[in-house]
Amino acid sequence: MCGRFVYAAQCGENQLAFPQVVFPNEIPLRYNIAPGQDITAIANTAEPRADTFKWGLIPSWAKDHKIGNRLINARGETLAEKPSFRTAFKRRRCLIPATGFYEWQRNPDGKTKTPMYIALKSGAPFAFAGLWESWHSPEGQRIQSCTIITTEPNDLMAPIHNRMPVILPANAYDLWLDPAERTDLQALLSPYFAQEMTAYPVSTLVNSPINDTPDCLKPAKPPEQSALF
DNA sequence: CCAGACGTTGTT
DNA sequence: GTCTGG
DNA sequence: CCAGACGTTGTT
DNA sequence: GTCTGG
Repeated sequence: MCGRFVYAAQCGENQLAFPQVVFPNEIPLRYNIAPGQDITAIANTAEPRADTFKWGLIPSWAKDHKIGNRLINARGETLAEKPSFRTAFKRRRCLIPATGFYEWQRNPDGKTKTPMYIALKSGAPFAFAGLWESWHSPEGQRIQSCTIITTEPNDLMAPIHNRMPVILPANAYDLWLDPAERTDLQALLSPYFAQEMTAYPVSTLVNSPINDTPDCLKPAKPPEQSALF
């Protein structure tokens, strides 16, 4: 799955990576983005424009916004059928700019976990495939929210975790952002090219979302292997 | 007809 | 909102 | 994803 | 254990 990510691009790099998108502001630099927080996404509106969305999709029919806490990911394999996602899959897709993400890999002891940082070898920004919604609270307040789509792991991710977020290749952005209703996009939701990605362990500093600093990206020593043989 | 679910992950 | 189950 | 809370009453 | 909050 994907429960934490990073956006720490160089100034101007986002416009280079997403030339067709309007950025009213630079995307804030973040080193430890957690579910429930406001993130920047590009919705498939007539003019693709970076905007703010709460991470954790709140379906339009929800009575309570808290359901979004559990819908931070959506399985790509079943999007078209799930009541919470199928309409958004047809009509409300988005790109979520990132420069990396974290996954917690279970250690050989079977109990503890080591956080891993995963990014492109190029270090360039990329985009998660996402869905967005606009929810109206009973009090009349509007909340825009979004979710990150997941798929099976590629060869790099398989040892780390049994799911990974969908990273779209740049040549798929226009198709994913087509404002038209469409149902032919499932093929885009596949694992990204493993040979273009890299992964390394980081410290447990990243465990707490309070820590949102460049230190989160520092390589850490891998966990001790079991001496029992 | 109305009531109730609607999701992912990980863990057991 | 829309589908399933009772 | 992980961290942290998880409760009531009465008093200030 | 399970839910909420970040």
